[in-house]
Amino acid sequence: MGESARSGCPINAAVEAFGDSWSLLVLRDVMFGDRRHFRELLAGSEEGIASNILADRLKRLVKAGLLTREDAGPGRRAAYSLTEASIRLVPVFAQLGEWGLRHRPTTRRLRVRAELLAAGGPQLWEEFMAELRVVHLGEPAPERDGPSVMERLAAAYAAAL
Amino acid sequence: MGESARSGCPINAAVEAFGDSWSLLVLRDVMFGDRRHFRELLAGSEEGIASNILADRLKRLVKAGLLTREDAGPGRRAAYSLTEASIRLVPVFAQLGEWGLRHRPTTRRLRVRAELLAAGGPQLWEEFMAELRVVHLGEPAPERDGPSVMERLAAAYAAAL
DNA sequence: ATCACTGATTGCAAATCGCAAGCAGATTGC
DNA sequence: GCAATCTGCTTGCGATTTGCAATCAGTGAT
Repeated sequence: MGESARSGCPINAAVEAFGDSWSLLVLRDVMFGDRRHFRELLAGSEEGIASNILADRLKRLVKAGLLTREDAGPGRRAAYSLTEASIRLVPVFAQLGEWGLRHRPTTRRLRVRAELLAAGGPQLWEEFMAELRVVHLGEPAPERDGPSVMERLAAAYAAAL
Repeated sequence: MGESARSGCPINAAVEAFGDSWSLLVLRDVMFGDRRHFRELLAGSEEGIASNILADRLKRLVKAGLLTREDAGPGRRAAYSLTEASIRLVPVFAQLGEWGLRHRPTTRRLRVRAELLAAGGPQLWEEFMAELRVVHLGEPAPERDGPSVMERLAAAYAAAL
């Protein structure tokens, strides 16, 4: 029933939370693609996730505290949101993306987000995390002068098409 | 035969390379535990990996270019070494460890390495990567004044027992 | 009433997992 | 010389997980 951790190692804890071939990709699509609903995630997945796997991963991620599910009643779209814990994965995504960028073959179109995060560094990550807290946790939006990180990500993505 | 990538996304590339429940832990033990031989990895694993899984993961990691295997002849211990690609996972390990540290229950003993990496920041990571290149890639050791990162890791680990 | 859309569930074959045992070649101890 | 031990695995096997396709009940719009 209750699953126990294999060890008390922080790396192992992270692996147990999202160390499989789909969890991180689902989180990526919620975080960077702003896909909040089941069918959006299903159809928008670059890698073609199957619906039963998606359903299972969403449940697991909710149980693990990496997503919350806002139910809007039967027959109405439920929305998935990031939590503080998953928002804090931004630096992990940034480092993973930079590694993939440098050590694996990637396509220009799908590379732009990792490139922007790598170039921006920790300061940009913090800015992005603050924006995610506004969208997903309902924090009040602060004043801003320039374009948001989300806007810059969208622009870079559009420019690479 | 040849497996093709599910997509050209850098995050997906990283997930395909080591996104399962054991690969990253094997790399962790080689990197931080300096376990270079099959039976060392088997016996020293905190999480208790099975021998067939270890054999499979070592093969996969070699094929993926994250480990090299130096065969010492039949009946003699083969040694596994990190490659430049896996040495560059140090920042990924640091961020994953820091995340696990903050968002999952961990034990004091197994926490110390992640704590030291998190506290040291990118500068310490670079220093550690340079030391790994000396041990695993045979680069010449530079002059040094203070204790190495490896020594500091070992000392912190010993102090937490 | 018909159609599309909601978030899934079910059936099934194939692959993978994890445990235990076994194996051939080489070294060590006596 | 001979057994015990160590080397890096491999094999068998039952249980679980995966991935694909089809399906489903509930809601809303026409």
